[in-house]
Amino acid sequence: MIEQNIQQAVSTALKNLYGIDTAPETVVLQTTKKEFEGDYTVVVFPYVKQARKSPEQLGNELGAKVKELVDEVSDYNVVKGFLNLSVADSYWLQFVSQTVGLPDYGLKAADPAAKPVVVEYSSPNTNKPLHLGHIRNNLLGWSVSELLAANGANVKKVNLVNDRGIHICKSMLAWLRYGNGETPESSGMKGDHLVGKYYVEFDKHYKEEIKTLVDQGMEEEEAKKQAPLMLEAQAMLKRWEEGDKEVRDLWTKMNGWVYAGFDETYRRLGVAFDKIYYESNTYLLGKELVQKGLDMGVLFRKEDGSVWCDLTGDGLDQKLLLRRDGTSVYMTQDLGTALLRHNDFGAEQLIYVVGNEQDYHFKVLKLILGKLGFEWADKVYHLSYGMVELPNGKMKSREGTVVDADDLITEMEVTAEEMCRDHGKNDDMTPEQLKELYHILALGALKYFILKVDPAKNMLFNPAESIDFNGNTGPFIQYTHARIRSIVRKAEEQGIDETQPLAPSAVPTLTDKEKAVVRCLHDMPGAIASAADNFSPAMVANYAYDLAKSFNSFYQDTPILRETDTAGKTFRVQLCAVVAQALKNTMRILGIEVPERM
RNA sequence: GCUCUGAUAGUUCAAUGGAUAGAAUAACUCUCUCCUAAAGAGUAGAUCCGGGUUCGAUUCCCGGUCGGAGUACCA
Repeated sequence: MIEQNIQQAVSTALKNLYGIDTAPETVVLQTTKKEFEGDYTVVVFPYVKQARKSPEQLGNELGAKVKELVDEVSDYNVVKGFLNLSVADSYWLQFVSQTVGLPDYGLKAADPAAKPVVVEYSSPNTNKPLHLGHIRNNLLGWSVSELLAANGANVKKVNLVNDRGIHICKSMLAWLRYGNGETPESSGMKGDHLVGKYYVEFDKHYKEEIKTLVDQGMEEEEAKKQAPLMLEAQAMLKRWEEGDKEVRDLWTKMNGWVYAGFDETYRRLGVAFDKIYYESNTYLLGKELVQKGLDMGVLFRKEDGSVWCDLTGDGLDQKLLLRRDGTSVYMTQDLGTALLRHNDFGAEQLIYVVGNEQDYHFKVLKLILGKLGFEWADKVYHLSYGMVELPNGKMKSREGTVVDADDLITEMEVTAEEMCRDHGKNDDMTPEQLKELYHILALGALKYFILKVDPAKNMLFNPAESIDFNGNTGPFIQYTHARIRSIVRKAEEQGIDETQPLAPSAVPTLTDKEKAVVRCLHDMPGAIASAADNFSPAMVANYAYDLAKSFNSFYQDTPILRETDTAGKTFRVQLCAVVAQALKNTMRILGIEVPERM
């Protein structure tokens, strides 16, 4: 790679000219800003003192040496302490010629023999349908998995379904009480929505009971515990744990409805899993680890019998691992499932895509795994993402401000259809093709909107303004791709074979716009690698946008098929083909499809 | 209270310690007889406040101000 060659040359030059020792990778190299002449820029300030030269002088001496050492560097100039290096056109031309026709440009092949990287995401509760927050989780999980795979990792996607517990019993109980045997079939309601309706129903009646008790003079805290519905739900949970057939049958039936509903939503979102874990199978795990921890002396038992981990030495609190009745808590289970997953896959790394409200939980989880002696504890990575906020704050199911996932997708599809109708460019497509196109565009807009934001940050979603299709959006990139493909198709009809390499000498000098596009293309592998290092699909989205923007600017004022010089024309078609492929590959990492036309 | 986290144009988002802080959107202009105008070009607009480290700070450190999250023998 040319970047490394330049860094190496700078390092060598520093050594030869001034006796300064620097590792090549520490040389600060950036792409040259467009207002200056050059392609790559070396920042020379760090060496000024040791070299005892002025920044200008140092830059000029380094520039001359680098030009001598690196064939591709054709020229240089120095502005203040910045050494700008120009790369010969022949290098860029050759790069395009060699890249055209490579379907996997920018992506590394995944190694199926490598130890897997296990990514857990989605992890829904089976008592209510998915909402916008889950959408962010699912899109991030899928996309990060694709991103790591694009960097050569052997990725396994897993989902741990939270299918048991008091919250599940609440829906079950409410359905028994108020449901009159309603089913997805009888009501025409999607299964997860139906169950969610009874979860809300429970809450409504529960609140009424609390109010009654408080009116009778009971303290509110006490009323919450004593409300008959709550007591009954707890009794149901106990029967569930005892394996009571009636409760288990109902549980199986209602969870089945929910799974059917989730499958539908996952399908529309385009996400999937290699393995699905169910908490009903894993909730007892972790207890033997607690015993091991006790034996090792890293955990301790209090007088009441509860078991704790003392993390005060790590600047944290004491953490409960077993209740005094011997039952496990969330952390206990997570210790168990981490070990299970590590063993199931022989995993190299465990990644958890979970919201940032769990930051503390995962900090503790890692610490305890380490204390238990698992050397892979530091391979546990919490991909913590921010909340999706509404203009007036958080989503609250009780206040009816939840943005439902299915509704949102449908809404996006309707908007996509309206946009297409307005443009009227697809009147010759069949209804099936149109439906497919609307879906692709709708999901493109939604996914890009979510994924272009740095995962760590909270983001805002305004339901009153529909997600945009213009500007820095998914459809903008999809449109750019469709336009390029149209050109390439026409070029092929004209008999141009863009896959034939060109002799660099046959092509005229690159225009500024051409070079801007080529440079951006050339950056793709680095951009993907750095996005993967940061677990950030947002960096991929930003890269794709830059590329599309740069291409559009080129497209606007450069003739391609109208170009009269044959070699120049072929080169431009090659450039188009490579950009289309690059856009397709980056969008695929985001889980976004790009249409051939729109 | 304690812990963590954030604050950049009117708004939504960018910026491995580097050059004049980038986009999009909203506002105001211009470009379809031309490879898809879902586009391109232009005008105007921002680093919360105060210190410090540095040749250089939106970025790192300290202190404020204002948000958000966590602080359950819930998950």
